[in-house]
Amino acid sequence: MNVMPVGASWIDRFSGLSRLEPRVREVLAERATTISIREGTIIFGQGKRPENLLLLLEGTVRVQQTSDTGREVVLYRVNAGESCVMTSACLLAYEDYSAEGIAETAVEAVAIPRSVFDDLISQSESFRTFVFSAYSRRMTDLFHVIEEIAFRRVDIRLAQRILDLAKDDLIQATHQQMAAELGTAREVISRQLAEFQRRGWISLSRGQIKIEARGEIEKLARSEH
Amino acid sequence: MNVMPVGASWIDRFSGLSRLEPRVREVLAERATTISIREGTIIFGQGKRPENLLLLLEGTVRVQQTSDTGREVVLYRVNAGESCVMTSACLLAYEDYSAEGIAETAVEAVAIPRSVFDDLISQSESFRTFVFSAYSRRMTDLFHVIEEIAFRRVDIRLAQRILDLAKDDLIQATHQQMAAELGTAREVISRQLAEFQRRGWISLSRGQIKIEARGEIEKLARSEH
DNA sequence: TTGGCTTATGTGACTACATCACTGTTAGCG
DNA sequence: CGCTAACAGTGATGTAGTCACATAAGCCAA
Repeated sequence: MNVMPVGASWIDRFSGLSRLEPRVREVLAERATTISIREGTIIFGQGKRPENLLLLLEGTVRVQQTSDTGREVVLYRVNAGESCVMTSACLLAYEDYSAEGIAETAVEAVAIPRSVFDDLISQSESFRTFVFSAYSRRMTDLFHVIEEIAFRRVDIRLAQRILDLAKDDLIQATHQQMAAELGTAREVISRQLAEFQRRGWISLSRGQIKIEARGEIEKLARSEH
Repeated sequence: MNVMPVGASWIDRFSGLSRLEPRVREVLAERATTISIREGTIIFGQGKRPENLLLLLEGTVRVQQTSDTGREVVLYRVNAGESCVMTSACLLAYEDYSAEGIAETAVEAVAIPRSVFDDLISQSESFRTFVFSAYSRRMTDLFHVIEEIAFRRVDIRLAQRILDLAKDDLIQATHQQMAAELGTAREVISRQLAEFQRRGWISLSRGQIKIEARGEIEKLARSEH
């Protein structure tokens, strides 16, 4: 993780921080550093405690859970402009939890060390709001995950996820990875994708999914039940 | 909600607050009030924002999610000695979320108004730790819920829940309510309970479940897969 | 006490999803 | 070029969720 000092400008990339007190901005600009994280790096999880709160400038972090039986579910993603509050939870953690955060792409982030985090929390009302809002948001994300897994059909969820993950109508992912996105089994995904392909909505090849009829997929994704 | 002033003694009931700075203890003792909440009261949810952070002295709060299709899942319970951080998330909330908190029994709680909460967070390191630990703990709870719903069999989860909920080997709950505990359908629970009864593990009557062979239920609850 | 109402529970038939145990296929590499 | 992983397809079977009802149990009021 390559470390270098940082100017103040990045603060403006976080909507929640824009109203930060000038005094506090200075502290942040001075004491935080930007770091680069390589794709695939495990940021937290498996007892690996981070020493910093991360604010993402570039890239995405995938937060997922691996059960003891080896199955995985993707919980949410942290995108540029958002903070990775799970790491801040770690900073003061109640206990080890089973989730892990992985740099899904190369990541540029501002790292706020624990001591600075603590100072900011105590000194800045708007920083507090920023942090608590981030928590609140992640909790909401988890509620959605629970609702989806418990109550929604996998074909609908798969359609949604295909739309979410596609870049230029293309997804680079194995069926196994798609299964982890939804917390289901690989075979289930293989069969669903085969059905989508049969309908002409997508075309499949090893390790990738290409959207052929976005409209149809959107129609399914929007459908209720 | 009956309101009255409170002495300092309740602070000792919260392990996370025991090391609170004396100065902060005073603030808390002075500015917080205890409230009584009747069984069944909706504490937060459905746009109902609480104005206070609650620390439970007595009773339990059930936090659950109701999907738009009317199905429910119990997410976790807040017990005496714990804080209801969802309400504090509300205090500074990012957005409305779909979860709601219900007083499952009569509840006695210390209510910390938003302004006091803010002061405490900014002034007390140990109060911060208390709050963030509570958040962290709830997140962990949600991870468990996700893991269970996604990967564990319902018979095993039902066995666990029966043991959790039983008081003197008795549960007062309808099959519908048990289904909500696990986020599944009423029929599924009816059939599973019928099977447990057939095996002589429980006996059923309208609105209640009586444990007859705790050992057997524990054996199932502990089993892996 | 007897209907009549509401809520709770039982049940069969069917669909969806998960699991198991495989087979076949493709890409990469020595 | 042939081997080896990793990836993908598939049938059989078990578990869970859905739908459409039938029954039953408690409760109140006539």
